[in-house]
Amino acid sequence: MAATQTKAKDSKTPRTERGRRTLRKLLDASATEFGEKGFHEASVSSITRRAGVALGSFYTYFDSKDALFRALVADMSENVKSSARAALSEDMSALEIEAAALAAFLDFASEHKEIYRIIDEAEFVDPASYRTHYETIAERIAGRLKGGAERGEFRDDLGEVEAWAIMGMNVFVGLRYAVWGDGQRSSQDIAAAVNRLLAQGVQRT
Amino acid sequence: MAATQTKAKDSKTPRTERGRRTLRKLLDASATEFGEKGFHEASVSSITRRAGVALGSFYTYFDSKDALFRALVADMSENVKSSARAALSEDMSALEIEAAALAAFLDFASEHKEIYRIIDEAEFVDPASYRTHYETIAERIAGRLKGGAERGEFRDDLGEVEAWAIMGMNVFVGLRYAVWGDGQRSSQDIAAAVNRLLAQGVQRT
DNA sequence: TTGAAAGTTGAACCAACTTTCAAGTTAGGA
DNA sequence: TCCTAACTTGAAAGTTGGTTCAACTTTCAA
Repeated sequence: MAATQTKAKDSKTPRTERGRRTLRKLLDASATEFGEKGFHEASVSSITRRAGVALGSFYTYFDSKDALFRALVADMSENVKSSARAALSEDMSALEIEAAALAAFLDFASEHKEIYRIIDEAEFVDPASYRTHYETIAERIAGRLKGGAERGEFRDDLGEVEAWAIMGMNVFVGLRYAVWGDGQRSSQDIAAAVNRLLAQGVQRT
Repeated sequence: MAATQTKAKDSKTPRTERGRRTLRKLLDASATEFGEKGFHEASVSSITRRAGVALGSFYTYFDSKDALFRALVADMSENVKSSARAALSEDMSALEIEAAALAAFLDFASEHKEIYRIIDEAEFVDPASYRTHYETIAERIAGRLKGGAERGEFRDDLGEVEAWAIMGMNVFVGLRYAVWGDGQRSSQDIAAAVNRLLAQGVQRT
């Protein structure tokens, strides 16, 4: 859970090792706190308590509760994307790539159930990041669809609509099975079912 | 936008025509307010101002800001479902039913863009309703899939996973095109693209 | 070793809201 | 017409929690 460099190289960036440790503690504590309570129920004092740091120290690192939240959204958003990317490899078929991306996302979401609440709440706290988050992912999916088409594996009329549809499938399946849990079914299992849907559709063949 | 009867037939239920009018004004004003600002930024005093009612009157009808929000979620949730139901008819094929359900949802979402922010915020304000909302819809979709299978139109191994996937497609496509807008593409247009995905999948045939 | 910059601390300030309440007005059945 | 329950009103009480600040401690380069 690395701190993302915010644009400003400002006075808030820690200059010593101790400072970097404190910043990290605050970020980690806030991810948990926001995940558990949501932005508004979360309180700065509870975050600093969790981090084992004095209330006032918070403002050494962040201008406001909002600023912290924004940093966290950027951080999580980046983590989701890179974890998906890491799961893909060149020698997979277009369809296998989709299955692997979903399975990776499901695993990530199981490990970081806070992700949903944090991203979802960004809709209210930081709408621009929320929008950017999903638009970026949709573009990435659209790119993969295009790639699949070029390799002759996918239909070549797949575009933005299909990308958003696929993203929606993944997000909701993640919510249901990775976050809310199920107990039994594995990520592979779920990803395979969704992949079959993607490959063949619903019709009896 | 009818007020849903909350379980309690309590002292809050208006007894006169004037009372019913005021309650309605509050519900409508709050839908707009919550849609614009989200739960926490919305204020009771702003809602009553919008409704043209004194601040204190609010508490004649609702025990709290939370209670109002819960009533609203129940109301919207019901409206989404019934608007989808209304668009379906017996003589459609299973695939046509899915297309019609999505088109109806897209139209509804275009008319009531607040729906997303209100339902999404329920995740934080009233988690139980949030969950119930989506579980109910997923069950309905699962039922349609089962029906389609029985009529020999759909594969007969479609279940909960596929229902959640389809719901996710619909929700995300709705967010992108009905709420955020696009300009050009009609609901039919979008619904048709998604329906093709559902029917055939992504593979080149 | 030393002193200036970096970091820490928590009490207190303050603004923003929700909720209460006591006094007044309106509706509508008898 | 009259009377009471229903409804309305807005000032003020009460709460919550973000943010500030001045005093203090630690770090580290010279």
